[in-house]
Amino acid sequence: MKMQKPRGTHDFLPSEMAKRRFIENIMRQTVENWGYQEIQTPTFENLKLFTLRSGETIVDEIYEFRDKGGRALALRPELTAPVLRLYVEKLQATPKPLKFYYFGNCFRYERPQKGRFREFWHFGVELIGSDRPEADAEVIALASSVLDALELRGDLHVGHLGALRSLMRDLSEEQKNAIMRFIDKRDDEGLRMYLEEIGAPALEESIYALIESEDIDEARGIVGDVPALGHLENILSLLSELGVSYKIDFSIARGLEYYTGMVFEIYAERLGTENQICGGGSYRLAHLFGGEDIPSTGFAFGFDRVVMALGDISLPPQKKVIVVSTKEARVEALKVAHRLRRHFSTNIDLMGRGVKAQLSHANVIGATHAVIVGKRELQARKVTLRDMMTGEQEMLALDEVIERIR
RNA sequence: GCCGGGGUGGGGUAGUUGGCUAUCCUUUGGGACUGUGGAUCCCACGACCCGGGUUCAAAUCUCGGCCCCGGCCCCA
Repeated sequence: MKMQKPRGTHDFLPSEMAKRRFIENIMRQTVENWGYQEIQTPTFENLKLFTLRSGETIVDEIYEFRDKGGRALALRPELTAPVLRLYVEKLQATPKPLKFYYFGNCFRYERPQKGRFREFWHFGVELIGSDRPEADAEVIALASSVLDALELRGDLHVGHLGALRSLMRDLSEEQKNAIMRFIDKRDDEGLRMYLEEIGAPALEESIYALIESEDIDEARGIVGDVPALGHLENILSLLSELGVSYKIDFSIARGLEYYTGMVFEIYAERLGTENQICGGGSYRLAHLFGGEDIPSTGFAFGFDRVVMALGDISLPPQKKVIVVSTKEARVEALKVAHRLRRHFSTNIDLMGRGVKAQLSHANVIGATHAVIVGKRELQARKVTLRDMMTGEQEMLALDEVIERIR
C-alpha cells in the first residue's frame, strides 16, 4: 500500500516553496523594519499552557500526547501563549516594550476545508509592555503595512471589547462571555432567547445599536463616554494620520476571554468561508502563566491563507547555470562548476549524458546559461558561454563568464 | 461531529446492463543523434485508494474504512 501524508497536511514542491519563501521574506522584512525581532519557541509545549485559558472546548482540537516520561504535551495550536510563556520564563526583567515576531507551524485537529488545515503556518507579532493607544495603533498599522508590502488588499475591521462589556456591566462574567459568543457567531435568534432567559431583554436593542454603530460618537450615545471609547478614538485617529483605512466594528467578539481591549480582524477577498487572514488585539496573559500582569498587543496572519489570497504571483527571475561537458572534459567541468557555485545556482550532469542530451536537459530545467567545456575549451584554457534564451555563444575565460552572467 | 461530490500509471483521462493483454495524451528514462537545446519517430518503465462481501468472473455491484474537494459546526 502506498503511504499517504496525514490528513489536512501539505507537501510543498519547489515552485510552491519559492513562492512561500518570497512572501515570507516580504513579511519578515516589513516587521523587522518596524523594529520587531524574531523569536522561536518549541513545536510542542506542556498541554497545560493551552488549557489554562478560556474554553475547555479548545482541547478537543489540540493534538495532545504523552511522552515516554508520562508528560502531557501538545503540538502548539497557536503562538501567542508560547511567546507569553517565554516572556514570563525569561524576560520579565528586560526593558519594555518588547517587540517580537514569529513564523511557525501550528496544529489543530479540525475538519479540513478550503483555507483550513491541520498543520498551518502563523506569522505574527507580539508587543509586550504597553497598553497605550500608540502601541495598539502600531500593531494595527503594522498589519496593514504587511498587506501593503505584499500588495494584497484587505478589509480591516477594528473594535473594542470594552464598549460591549460596559453595556453589560451589571451581568456576570459568565453571562457576558455567553453573549459575546452569540455576537461573534452572528446568532441573532440565540442571543434574543438568551437575553430573555437571563431577564435582560432590554439589552438586545442597545447591543444591536452598538454593533451597528459606524463611529465613536454614535457609540457614545449608546454606552456613554466610557474610557474604552476614548482609547479606541485615540487609536483610530493615529491610524487615520498614518493613512490606514479601517471600519469600526463593535461586533468583533473573538470568543476569547483573555482579549481585554482593542480587537481587529482583516478579511481578504476570494477565499470563501475562511476569509479571515489576520486577527489581533490587546490582551493580558502573563499573569495566567505565573508572571506579573502586563499588557500586550499582537496579531497573527494565517500564512497559508495569505498565500492563497495572493494567487499566482510572478517571482523575480533567478539565474540558473548548467555546466555541459564532453567525456574528456568531465573533471575540468567539475572544477568549473565548483567555481561558478560561488556565485550562481549551478548544475552539472549526473546522468552520464552526451552533450546534446545535457543541453536538452538544460532546456527542460529552465537554465538561463550553459557553460560548455570540451576538448576545444581545454586546449584554449577557456570555456564556452551559451545564452539559453538567445542561443548565442562565445568562448571566454571563466572570470569573464562570471561577469557576463552576473 | 454532520451533509454533498469524488478517488484508474507522476499529471490528465477512456472504460461501469460485471467478461479478451485496461484506452489515449502527457511526463520520465533510453535510442535514432559520441560537440550544441526546444521538433519528429521508435522503444521502455509506470495505475484500477484499502479491506470484506456477492459471483465462474469485480475498475465496474455491495458494505466498511482511508484520503481529496466544497459546505455546516467550530475557529485560541
